[in-house]
Amino acid sequence: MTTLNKRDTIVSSALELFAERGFDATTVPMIATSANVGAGTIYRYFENKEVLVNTLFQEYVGTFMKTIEEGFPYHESIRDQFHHLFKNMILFTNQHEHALYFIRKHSAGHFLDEQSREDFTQLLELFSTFFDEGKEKNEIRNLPSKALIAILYGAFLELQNLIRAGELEPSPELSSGVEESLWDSVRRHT
Amino acid sequence: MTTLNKRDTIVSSALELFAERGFDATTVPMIATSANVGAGTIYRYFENKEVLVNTLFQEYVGTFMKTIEEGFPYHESIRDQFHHLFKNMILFTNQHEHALYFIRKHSAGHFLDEQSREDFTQLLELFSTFFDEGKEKNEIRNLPSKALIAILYGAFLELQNLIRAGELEPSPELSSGVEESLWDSVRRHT
DNA sequence: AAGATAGGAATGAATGTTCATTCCGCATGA
DNA sequence: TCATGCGGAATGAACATTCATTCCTATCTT
Repeated sequence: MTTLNKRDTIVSSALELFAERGFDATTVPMIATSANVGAGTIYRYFENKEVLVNTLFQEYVGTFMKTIEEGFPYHESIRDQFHHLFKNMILFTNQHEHALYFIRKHSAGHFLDEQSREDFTQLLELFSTFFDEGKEKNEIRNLPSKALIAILYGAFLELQNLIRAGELEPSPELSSGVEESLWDSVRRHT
Repeated sequence: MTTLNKRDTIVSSALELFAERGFDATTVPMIATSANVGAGTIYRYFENKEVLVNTLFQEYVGTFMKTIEEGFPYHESIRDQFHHLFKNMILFTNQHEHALYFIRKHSAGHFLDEQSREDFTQLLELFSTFFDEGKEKNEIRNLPSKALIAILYGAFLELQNLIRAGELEPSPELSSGVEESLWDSVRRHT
């Protein structure tokens, strides 16, 4: 591990614990131990546990959105856009092993503040826009975009979870197989 | 509500609260209030909070399995078997609004006992068997069964969640559209 | 039939535990 | 020596669980 400063150590430990056990089952002393800092130190960087989880949430939702928007092929075919989406979802999970799972597990949390909820909505809208355009072009199945997002997002994250748990080995074949499967689930069949 | 006995009132209140907020964020007094009983009464029926959640978990996983196995068309086509699966997943969620979501949210919980984990594994095996047979017959996509389950289960539950949250109106068209989408995600395309 | 009594069921205030948060003394470096 | 960053014991609040007490209902007794 390239020596991180304390804040980043805390963030990274908290992310993993929150992803694994959830916000409510993760205690501040637990985070402190895992990050090799005193419990009090966490409060030098974050006002309280809720601020910590909201900061994490916003940071990672933001990074995820950037990862997806980066180089998005707006003018290519819907299929190519889908490929970009899928590829970058995988890229993001490779760079931040626990982040997507953390986001899903907490995206309806009772502790999320206004900003976090707004950020999450924006993320969903990004996908919505893609599906709406695809439906207009008759390349995407005629289902509510919310439903299409749920299918894509739900399936992808459940898979991610399996991989995180070590129950499924990641491989290029698996990736492309899953991409095909998910594309078939959202595309319009002729 | 056909007057329930106290145990059932407690079970039903706990189910809803656990599904909504999760085990760790749900307090026993909360359950008591929602069930209109004294906090102590809960302990007349369940040894403690963990026993309560494990009882719930096993009860609903068992009912879910029965719902799926009931009248399963072992000798019909894979497509018909899939239809049965899907139809009964919907049936189950209609009969037990919060149950599937509760199961998903808690299926990796740190408080689950051996029995609960075993029951859940059995449930997954039921789906596994179906997919394995379908692959043998070349009707199901060549992906690990675990992955196919994740896709089906993840997508279905994310949708269910949307409906529970009132963000999507259930309707026969939606159901059949989703069934088609999910079938396309797991079937082998020629 | 009315009153008395027993015993199981239910209650919620009291208890001990666990947690988030604070606070004060220590260490490091300028 | 002073200032800054840290640690972890101390604190108070919230929680799960217990238990002394009350309530209810069914069965007796007269």
